[in-house]
Amino acid sequence: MSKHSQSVLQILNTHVEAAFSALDLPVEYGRVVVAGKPDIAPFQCNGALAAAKFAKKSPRDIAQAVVEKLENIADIAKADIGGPGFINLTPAQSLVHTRANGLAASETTGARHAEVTKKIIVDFGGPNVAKPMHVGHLRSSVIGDCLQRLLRFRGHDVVSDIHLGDWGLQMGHLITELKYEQPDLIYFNADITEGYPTTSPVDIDDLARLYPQASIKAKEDADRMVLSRTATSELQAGRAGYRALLNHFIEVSIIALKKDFGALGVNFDLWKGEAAVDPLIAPMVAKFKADGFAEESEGALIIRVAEDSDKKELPPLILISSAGAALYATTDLATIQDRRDTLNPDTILYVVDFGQSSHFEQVYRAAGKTGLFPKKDLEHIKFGTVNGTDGKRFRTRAGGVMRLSDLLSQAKDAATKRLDEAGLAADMDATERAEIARMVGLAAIKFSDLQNVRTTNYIFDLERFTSFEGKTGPYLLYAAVRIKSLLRKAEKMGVVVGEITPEADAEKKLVLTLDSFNRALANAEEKRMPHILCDHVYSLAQAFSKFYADCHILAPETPDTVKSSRLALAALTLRQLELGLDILGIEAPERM
RNA sequence: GCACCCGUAGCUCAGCUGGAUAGAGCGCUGCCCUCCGAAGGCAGAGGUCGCGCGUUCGAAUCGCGCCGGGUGCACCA
Repeated sequence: MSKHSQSVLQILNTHVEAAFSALDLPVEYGRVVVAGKPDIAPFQCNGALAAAKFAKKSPRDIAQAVVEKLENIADIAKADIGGPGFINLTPAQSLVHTRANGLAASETTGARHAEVTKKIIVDFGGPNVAKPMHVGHLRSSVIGDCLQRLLRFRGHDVVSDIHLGDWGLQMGHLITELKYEQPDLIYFNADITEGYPTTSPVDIDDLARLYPQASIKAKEDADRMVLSRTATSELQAGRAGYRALLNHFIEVSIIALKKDFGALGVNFDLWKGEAAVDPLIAPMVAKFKADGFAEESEGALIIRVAEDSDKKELPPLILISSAGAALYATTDLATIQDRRDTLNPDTILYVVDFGQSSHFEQVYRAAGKTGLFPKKDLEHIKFGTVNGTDGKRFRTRAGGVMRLSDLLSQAKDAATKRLDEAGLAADMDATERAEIARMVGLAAIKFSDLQNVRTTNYIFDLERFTSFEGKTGPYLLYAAVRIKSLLRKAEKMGVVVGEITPEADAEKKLVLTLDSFNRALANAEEKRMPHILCDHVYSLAQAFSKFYADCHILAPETPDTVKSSRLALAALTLRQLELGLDILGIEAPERM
């Protein structure tokens, strides 16, 4: 990597490591980090404290020696010692200056590809065919979408798959419940095996009604459950009428889901489901048996996945139920095989709530044990449950489940209200206003979800979703739109961008914030944590707001070269802001 | 019962491969639009980092034990 494309932190890091090395201290002690106390200096190195024991010297003596080594380095304006031996580092003005213009010259505002790029599948652990999308689907959609965007941006070859839930007991529920309502449909006549209608006998609302009906009945009535189980097995065995129904169910579901995901701005490369791997199941199971991995137990066919090191023995993975049906884990294994053979990925990510941790542990162990796929390359990207304001989990059967589409329209309404209150978008026609309200509402929802640490539970609070002040999506859009407005004004005034010469404190801080973009991206990728990117984008907007308040850009008293410099800084900020938002899956309007 | 996750300001949350006076946002108090968009900026009040013990020069961060909450624990997905 050329010095030109290195961040200020990397350059300081190189110097400090060299200083440690020159003093015969291990280079890892020379690591430079963003300072915890930015009032003193933007960067610091804590290695002198850690190296004290190693070198059998006092931390301050080591820090003093390091600081002396750094004295004549042009990139460092100041290196001094604080507290018990912290080395505080202030980069040279020239370094910040050079880096600012380097960032401005960069297509990606300083972001780089990952050092090693891979082929990665992102599995969204998709919604079930039987159920409409509700708030519970928000997280996997929004987090999964952010990850696919982030990984692509980092140079990986990503294939996203919705992985529809279209194969288990739920299909048996739907079939039997439909039969109960409309017994005369041709699909239920076992003597007929072809010539089914091309149009579906049900729509998505029917499915949304039939499934809970059947599910409730089956829970209370064992005989009713047997009907669903039997239908499931018959479907899987290939009963033609049921297969035809399945295809209808999938078709109407996909149409509805495409609408919901379209509204969310989430796209998938593949719309495959569990049903798609049905033909692979029998041979796969046969092979597991032949290889001695699968065994009979209590009437079911299982793979034992317990390990000696387990603190708590993990139950076996059930491949084929005692009723003869393939289960969730079975289709997941078959899907891994399918992906391995058709896409040959390095890694598969499963964006699914943490409640299914042990299921995935079972599947991953089975995949590793049977030689299907290396366990270490299967990652469960778990996220917390969606809770109500009472802290209890949002449950389907609790009643009053909010549909995703309702949530989106409520967010849009709230955004419209806010636009009115703030007197924004007053001069626009109804169409443009509606479009802006849509973007603002969506930004509010997505950002409030993504900014949480993925793995913790999530409190679903509509008030919070639609609050547009502080650390929110709309604040970020506001920051972006304000810059766009500024650029338009500058163009009218004939001010053009020029070399960036950061002078004011707010300008330097903005440059250093811009410079941390690549670190945030790399860190977010490594941890698969979107909130790290959220934090960066928010810090950027904050740093810009401060700069905007402190440094007048187009004011008459601002000298022309300063105007051009600040305008360039604003333009650079906008590019990075929009890039960051885009990776989060958030779209900014031109004005609002 | 066992396993995993969580417990940080009134509220919602960052920080957790140990490092200085623990940070944001909301809410609260007070300032700032004759100055590029105030959904903004500035300042302030507000914290035994669940509790205890231990490791360490140094612990919100690591270890152990409690307490409190969530989730899961063989044929649903």
